[in-house]
Amino acid sequence: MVVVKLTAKGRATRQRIIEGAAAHLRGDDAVGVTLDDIRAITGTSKGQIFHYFPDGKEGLFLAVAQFEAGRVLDDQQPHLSALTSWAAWDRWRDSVVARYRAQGRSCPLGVLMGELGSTPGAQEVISTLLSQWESELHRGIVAMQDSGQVGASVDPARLSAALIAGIQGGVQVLRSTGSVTYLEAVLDTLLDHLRTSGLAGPKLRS
Amino acid sequence: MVVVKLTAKGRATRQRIIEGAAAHLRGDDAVGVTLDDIRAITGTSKGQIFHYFPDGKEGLFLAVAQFEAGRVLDDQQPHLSALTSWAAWDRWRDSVVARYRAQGRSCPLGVLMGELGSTPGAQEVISTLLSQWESELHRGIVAMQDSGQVGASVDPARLSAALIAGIQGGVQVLRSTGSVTYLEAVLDTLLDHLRTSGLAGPKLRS
DNA sequence: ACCACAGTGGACCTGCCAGTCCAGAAAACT
DNA sequence: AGTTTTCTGGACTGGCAGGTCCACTGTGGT
Repeated sequence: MVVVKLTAKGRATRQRIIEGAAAHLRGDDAVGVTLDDIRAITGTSKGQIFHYFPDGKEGLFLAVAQFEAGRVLDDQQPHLSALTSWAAWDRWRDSVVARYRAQGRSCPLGVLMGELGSTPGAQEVISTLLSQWESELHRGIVAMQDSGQVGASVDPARLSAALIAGIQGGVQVLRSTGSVTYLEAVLDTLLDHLRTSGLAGPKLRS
Repeated sequence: MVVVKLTAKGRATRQRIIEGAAAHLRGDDAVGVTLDDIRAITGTSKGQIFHYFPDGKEGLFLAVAQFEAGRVLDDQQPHLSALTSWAAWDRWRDSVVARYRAQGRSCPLGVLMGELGSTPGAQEVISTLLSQWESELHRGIVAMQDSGQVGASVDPARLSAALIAGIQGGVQVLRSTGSVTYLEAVLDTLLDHLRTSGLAGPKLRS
């Protein structure tokens, strides 16, 4: 990560490039974006792009990925950080579904991952996002247990991991099939599990 | 889909190209594969590639995607088509986890999707795979209900959809983080739900 | 034997796209 | 004001990769 000296104007331009690229990534013809596309969209020049992102395409895309990763969690606020009641969980669930329903088949981070391929930094951005996300859910589950609304037999780590995987999969299926029902199905089933598990009597076993 | 006349030798070569490409896709440096890579790996020439795949890269990759999609379901047999006991479900679960644990971070179909981008055919291959997969699981759940091992209150459509989403997500998280625990968590949680839901007494509601 | 057509090899072409370079405008600092 | 640094524009390059072409070699049919 090379540090570049920036004035206020410079910072603004840099941000314009990132957000312009991100906006384009949200569009339909996002696969195979070129630096020239971004240059045209953001009204900049090659010189500027390489001035602000000395590592070129990879550096720029990484910055965009970080920007988008931030949005993912922001879009779930304020629900995500206050999962202390069933109503809150429902609102959170709805906000997730609404966000991805609106996003539809296009998935900025997905495209970015495809574009960045196997660069080390890209996977790190996703890993960080997922682990933050998971820990918020984990905290929510524990809070519900503390207040007695969820039974102690629920494993918060396992369920939060399951939720993360479920959401990721729901979104990916949405990308392939255009249907949000998978995302809803997995979320509702897991939340149903959270509601019922550990409260009923001894489980029946086969 | 242009039909090309093929002799036995021709068919063998065509297949060699597909399987060679598929093998390479399973490797680590699979992102950004070029036709020259495939040419080198399979010991063929540009002429042959375009002879057997007149639509070029896209046609070839589509054929590889179909080939790989077939493997996905095959690898789960014979368990997938006989989900009539808890033992069978467990074996299926284990085969899925084992398959993706072995696959690790590399995911041929994932790379293919990134490479093919937004071509209509690619999404169709995935859609078809997912819907076949889902209908097998659906059948399995219904079978368990018919034999009284699963309660009638379980919605087979919703749970099979949830399983599909969960697996997809588990695999994707595996690609990003290298950890299979997410896949295991979501599978186990959903199967746990299948086991317990609808057998216990009336659910407690908040 | 022949002929038509499938199979094979590889040289070649062409467009694209990341990345370079430099010159000039604008700002910041003294 | 002067100078140093940042900001901006755009022409240019170099290589890569998808795709074309054509000559040559097998192979199967009659």
